[in-house]
Amino acid sequence: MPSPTGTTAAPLAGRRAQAARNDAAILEAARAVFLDDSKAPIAAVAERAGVGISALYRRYASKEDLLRRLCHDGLRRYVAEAEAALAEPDGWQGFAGFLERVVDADVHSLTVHLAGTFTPTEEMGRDALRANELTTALVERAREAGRLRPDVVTQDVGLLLEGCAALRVPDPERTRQLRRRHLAVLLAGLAVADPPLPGPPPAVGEFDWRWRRRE
Amino acid sequence: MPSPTGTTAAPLAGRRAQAARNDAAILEAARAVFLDDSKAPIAAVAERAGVGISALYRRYASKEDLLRRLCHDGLRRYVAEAEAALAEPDGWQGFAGFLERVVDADVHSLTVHLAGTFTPTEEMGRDALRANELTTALVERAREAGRLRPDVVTQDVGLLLEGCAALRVPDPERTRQLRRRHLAVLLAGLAVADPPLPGPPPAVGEFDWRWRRRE
DNA sequence: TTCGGAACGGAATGCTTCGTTCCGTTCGAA
DNA sequence: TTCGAACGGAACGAAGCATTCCGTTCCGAA
Repeated sequence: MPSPTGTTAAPLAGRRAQAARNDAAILEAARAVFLDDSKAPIAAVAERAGVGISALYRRYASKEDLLRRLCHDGLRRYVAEAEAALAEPDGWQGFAGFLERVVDADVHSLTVHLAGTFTPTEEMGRDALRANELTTALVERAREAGRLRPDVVTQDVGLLLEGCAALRVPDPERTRQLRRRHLAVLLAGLAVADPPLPGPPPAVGEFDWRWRRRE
Repeated sequence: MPSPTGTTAAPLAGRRAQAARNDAAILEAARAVFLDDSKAPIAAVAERAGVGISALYRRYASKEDLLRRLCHDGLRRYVAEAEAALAEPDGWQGFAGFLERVVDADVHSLTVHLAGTFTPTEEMGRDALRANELTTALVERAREAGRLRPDVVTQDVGLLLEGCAALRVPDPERTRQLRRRHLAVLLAGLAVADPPLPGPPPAVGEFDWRWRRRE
């Protein structure tokens, strides 16, 4: 006997499936709308999703609830990207690639810009803490790889993401390109050298053979 | 016989002087308020200036008028700083110093962020054009000085300023510091090398003496 | 000293924008 | 055939804000 929900697994079916599709449509529309304007009216989300307002309120008790959900999703995305980046063998590549992906997905607009418009849950607090720890780990790994300026700290990543997120033109794809360009300049400024000097760096005592006693 | 205005040149005098002081107070308050929030209510400006709303409307026909004035002032500041920077003998120093001053003064928030909220005057259009030309000149001089990446274009300056202007914390002075830090990273990324290699760069034919025929 | 009016403070007005609620309708599932 | 989950969208009420209006103050000229 099937459960009340999920009875029809087929992609197109009756009311239940339509509702499930609306779930996704609303979330996607909300993401797009609030990414474009963090204090857009809720009606804009409904319109973009192609549904009525009540379809929205059936799922979220209030606008604040919806924003909380979006922000938390963004936070989880950040954490996931950071974890994936830590799995990258090269510390600098992991760091740079992480930033590119986070900037591309505009995670910053979903998290920092939305936070403050609602009271966060405890779980969000924990995830934010974890995000911070992961960022620190990424920075340290990049530094240990010898490619990151030693005076860069975890919080600098926040500044950098804020700066990229601020860049915006009407066309989303062009926005992404411009942010990538800006990020490239920032990464160049963050790196001690790009590309790095090839080969292992000179070691102590590597050149004093000249002064060694010959036998 | 003195003209109706300007009768009393003394700093502290009657109603006329008070009005003159209000002129300045209102402009300063407006700058501070709209710098903090580009769509703050006009009442906030009046309150910050310590005057009533009517004192404001006596001077500006509408909110739009006030914003236009602020934006134009910012634009003029930009042009003035650019002209001063072009007088600097070192092209790179002129470029970098210009950016630091413009970022410190938060000129970007006064111009780009306010533009679009009103219809600009013709003079503003001319000044904006001039600002663009001056920026191009600054970029070219920095490039000719051999310190700027050759693939940097005029519009990159806008991106850069936008990124810096986005950085903001409650304390204005701390905001300035953080922006300076961010700008330093950007400048490092913009520079081909910092500090530049000392001495004149190697010239062609400078090393082929080894292969010259000895006489 | 007198008096016109420049300058002002701030309440009142009218409008727009929004979040949220409410009600009538639709149509899949049993 | 019937029930109710899922909707669409108008209606409501609160809030924010630019602008206007009116009564008051007090400088400055006569």
